[in-house]
Amino acid sequence: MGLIRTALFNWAFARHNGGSLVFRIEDTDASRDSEQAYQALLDGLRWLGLDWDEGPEVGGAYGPYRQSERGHLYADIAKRLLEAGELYEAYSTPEEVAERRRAAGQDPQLGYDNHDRYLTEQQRAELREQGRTPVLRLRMPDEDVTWHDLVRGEITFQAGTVPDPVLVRGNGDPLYTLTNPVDDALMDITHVLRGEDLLPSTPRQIALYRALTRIGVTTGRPEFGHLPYVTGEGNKKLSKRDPQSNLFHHRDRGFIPEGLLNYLALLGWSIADDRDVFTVDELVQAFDIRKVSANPARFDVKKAEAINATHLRALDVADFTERMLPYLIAAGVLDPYPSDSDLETLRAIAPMVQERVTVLSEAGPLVRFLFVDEAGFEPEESASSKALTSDALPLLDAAIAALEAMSAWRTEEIENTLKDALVERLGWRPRKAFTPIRVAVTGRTVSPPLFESMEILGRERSLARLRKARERAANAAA
RNA sequence: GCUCCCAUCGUCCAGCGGCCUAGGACUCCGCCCUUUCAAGGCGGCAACGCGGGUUCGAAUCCCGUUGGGAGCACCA
Repeated sequence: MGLIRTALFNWAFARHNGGSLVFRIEDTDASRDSEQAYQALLDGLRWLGLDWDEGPEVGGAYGPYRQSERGHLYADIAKRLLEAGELYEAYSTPEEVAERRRAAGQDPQLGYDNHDRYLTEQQRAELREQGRTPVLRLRMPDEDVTWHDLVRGEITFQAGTVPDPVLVRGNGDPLYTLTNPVDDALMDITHVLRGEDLLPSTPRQIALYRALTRIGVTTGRPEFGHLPYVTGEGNKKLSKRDPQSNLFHHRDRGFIPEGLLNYLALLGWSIADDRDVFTVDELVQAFDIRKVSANPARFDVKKAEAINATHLRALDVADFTERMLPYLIAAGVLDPYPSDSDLETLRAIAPMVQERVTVLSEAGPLVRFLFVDEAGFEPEESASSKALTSDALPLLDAAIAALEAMSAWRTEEIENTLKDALVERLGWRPRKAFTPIRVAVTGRTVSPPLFESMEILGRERSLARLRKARERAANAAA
């Protein structure tokens, strides 16, 4: 979810500023994992309706390049950096580094000690003769590294706290530490909005940009903005490389893109202090990266649903009906190819469903009673055991008699007839009187409005269900 | 351990020195409306982690502290 939100903010930023937009998941190994993560990201963005301008080949930005011309380009740039003294050959093994740290009474976790910076040509030759192949490390600057982060303001890493990073492996393979800034430079990336986990690697990237600038590969560097995490329950990071599992889980529950987008944007950003429902256009219109909060935000399903619900209600009914359809099919309420009459029924009930659901998957249980065939209809046990008792017998009798005598089967008449028969004549409180009727007709204690439901269900089916319920109540009495 | 980030109701956001006896939203709880459930309306519970400064005045600035998080590979 964090990845998706990062993508959303990138998108909103680019659209707001009229710039072009590139998403990258970076992986020099082009592993299956990264390919899947990348595909999942793109699929998610497509579903959300977020477009982008261009992107690297599927499979990560760097894997393919290594085997192609781009690989030579990295090698060439590395060579030039080496010749300029920005990089140096380092022969120390991790074991040797740790050993030196320990010998100096330091914590080995401090990492590389920049030891090979000071090797003489003579020493290097000797190490080479031992058959060692050097990695290439970047010489970090001796002064503090400071930048103005788009979301966090000024951030400073003290000189000497970031060890010289490896940019090229012993076997000549370029590492992410090299390829990322080089690609940004070559793609003319102006703004980098990414997760805060990349924050600690920013100083060395900035150092590299400076070196690249000095050797004339690029001028300047992008602006950085490090977005906070989205957490789940507890305070742990939510879904690292797998946006799909979460995003599509929410989609399957019946979030609509408008709702999820709105909620996600709200996580760490607000459009105004008195409003939290807005459209995607409004988001783009108002988006300001500098107003994004630096605190980690917890994904609150309840609030997400509430936002989704208001977007659901804002849909026009035809649109809502169409979007609800796949969920009803998935729930087995409707056939994959519903009949015209079923569709007509659905259109009739849709407005009442629309203001009752927070996610689309809730629609199924609400409308199921309209689509089951009569023989298969059976009220839910939990509802009927409470409502269809012997007490309900006189009520059901009166209702059936009154409804049978009715001429026009319309909501208003049904309401008047039942009120007259049950409330006026039998003296039941409305609240009590209509529960058994509701359970008899819809099978549940919670349903769309009763009289409308009965009209849509039709006279015969409604009466048949009431008679069936009466039987049950009679049995309960016996 | 080292470095860096973060710190306002349970949650998200507002607040960028006086408008704050801290505002909105979600959740929760009442009440109204009501044939159920919703929706809608009204109301309520609930927070500036702590300690020092700076200032006439601090939620807002500074320092410290505590707490949380992340990163520390010849991964990305």
